[in-house]
Amino acid sequence: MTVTILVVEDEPAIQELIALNLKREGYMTLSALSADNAMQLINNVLPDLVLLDWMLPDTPGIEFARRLRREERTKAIPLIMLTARIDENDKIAGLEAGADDYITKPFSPRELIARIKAVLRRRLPEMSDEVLELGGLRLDPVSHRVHACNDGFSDLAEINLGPTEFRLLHFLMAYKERVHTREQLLDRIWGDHVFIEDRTVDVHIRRLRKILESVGKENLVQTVRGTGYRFSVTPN
Amino acid sequence: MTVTILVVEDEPAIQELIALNLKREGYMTLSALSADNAMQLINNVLPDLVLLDWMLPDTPGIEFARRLRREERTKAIPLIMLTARIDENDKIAGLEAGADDYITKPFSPRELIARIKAVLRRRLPEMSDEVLELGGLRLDPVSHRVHACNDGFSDLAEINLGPTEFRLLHFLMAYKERVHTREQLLDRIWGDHVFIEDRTVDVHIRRLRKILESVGKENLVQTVRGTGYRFSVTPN
DNA sequence: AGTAAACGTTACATTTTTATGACACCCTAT
DNA sequence: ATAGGGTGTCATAAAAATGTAACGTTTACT
Repeated sequence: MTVTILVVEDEPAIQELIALNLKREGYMTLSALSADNAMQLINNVLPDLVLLDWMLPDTPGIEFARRLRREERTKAIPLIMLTARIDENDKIAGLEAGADDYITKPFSPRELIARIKAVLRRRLPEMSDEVLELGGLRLDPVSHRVHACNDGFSDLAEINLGPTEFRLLHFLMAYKERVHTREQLLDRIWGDHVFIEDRTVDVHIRRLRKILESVGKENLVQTVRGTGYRFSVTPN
Repeated sequence: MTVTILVVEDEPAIQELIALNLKREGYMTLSALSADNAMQLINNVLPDLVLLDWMLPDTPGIEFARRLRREERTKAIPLIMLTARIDENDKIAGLEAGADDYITKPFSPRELIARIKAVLRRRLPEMSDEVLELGGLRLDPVSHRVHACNDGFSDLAEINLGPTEFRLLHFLMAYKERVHTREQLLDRIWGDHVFIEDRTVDVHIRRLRKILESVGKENLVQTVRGTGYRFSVTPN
């Protein structure tokens, strides 16, 4: 899945450098040179993660972070702060303002990438490109493939899913053993504020189940009556 | 593919020594005794990698590194810094400026070569001159040739590819079993920020497939609907 | 048991995404 | 100049995926 990262950094050179390194890793990037700039951008495209320079010209980084956290639409976005100071107070203030992690400048590209991956793994598991193995299924986001390890070891049947079914399964597996309402699924799999019927989720669940049944994997996608759906390893 | 390495080093003796070692490994070398000198050279020939001395007479190495990173044409070039100091701060500053690696003097030719290869492998696997053998194909970047080893050993049919198809296949094979979006392919095969339609990728994929089919190699280049393309040995 | 709400299933029209062939342009070597 | 291969773009065909509505089943509760 393509992760979009917003970089809020006023120094063009560093901005470029960061963007370059992110692209090399396969992330999409959005660039903002100021907090205001960033806010405008966010109105159009909702990024999956924000890299925020602590020291910005107009608004201090922390102020921007607070604003992000205040609004419903943006308050769940993972946030990593970039700071030149090693001041313990700043670190605390940053984390208090809702930062998921922080990096002190100067930092190496490798460290940057490592921290981003760590935050994604924690906050947005469905975007972290990790292979998921659960309930006899093996989903690899990188090669975009799903296999069924039929109760043991021998045959690994390949499972062919359509784009939406793939994302759906990916999401459900990433957040296993949790119920998701149809609305939540629409929001997070289809995207922000799509105008789609709730019942459509049922249909895609059906399609997913059908394919899973065809390789003998039943009861993995479970209905929670009155609420929604859940991926679970225990039968029901 | 011949890798061209630019060596920016003011001391002629070391310059010579490095160039000699690189040549022995089969790299092409460009020499610059100063940053200005290097900039001029780069205007004519774009190197695939830059070896940069930290202490230069006119411009400090780090300044040159920043300049490299700032310009569109040069910002993706892998960069290795040579430094005499063992100061950790320098190391960090260098990495921040976009260096991929650094070597502290004095260093052995072997270490130098090893680091260059490591950086190339990481940054430009499709340039690392390694022969790739996958799915009954044998691609040799050095001789710029592709052969089809038809399911065994006997006949090695030579495959004739156009430049773009060759690079495309090379890239796909270098990153096998991974899905690539059309954008990623454009970025890494055509070059950063080229103004080319996404759909053009389809056409080149088509041309590549056509040629592969003609030697009985089908299903190696696979479509991942909704995402992009993938080179894979397993049928699909 | 009866009933309404929630969920499952199917069919289908539409939209979206890819595949493919044709074509014009641009180099390069003759 | 000119032939020829290589490229990018476009139009159109073909395939696949998607959202909805309609109808069948199950479930919870009276």
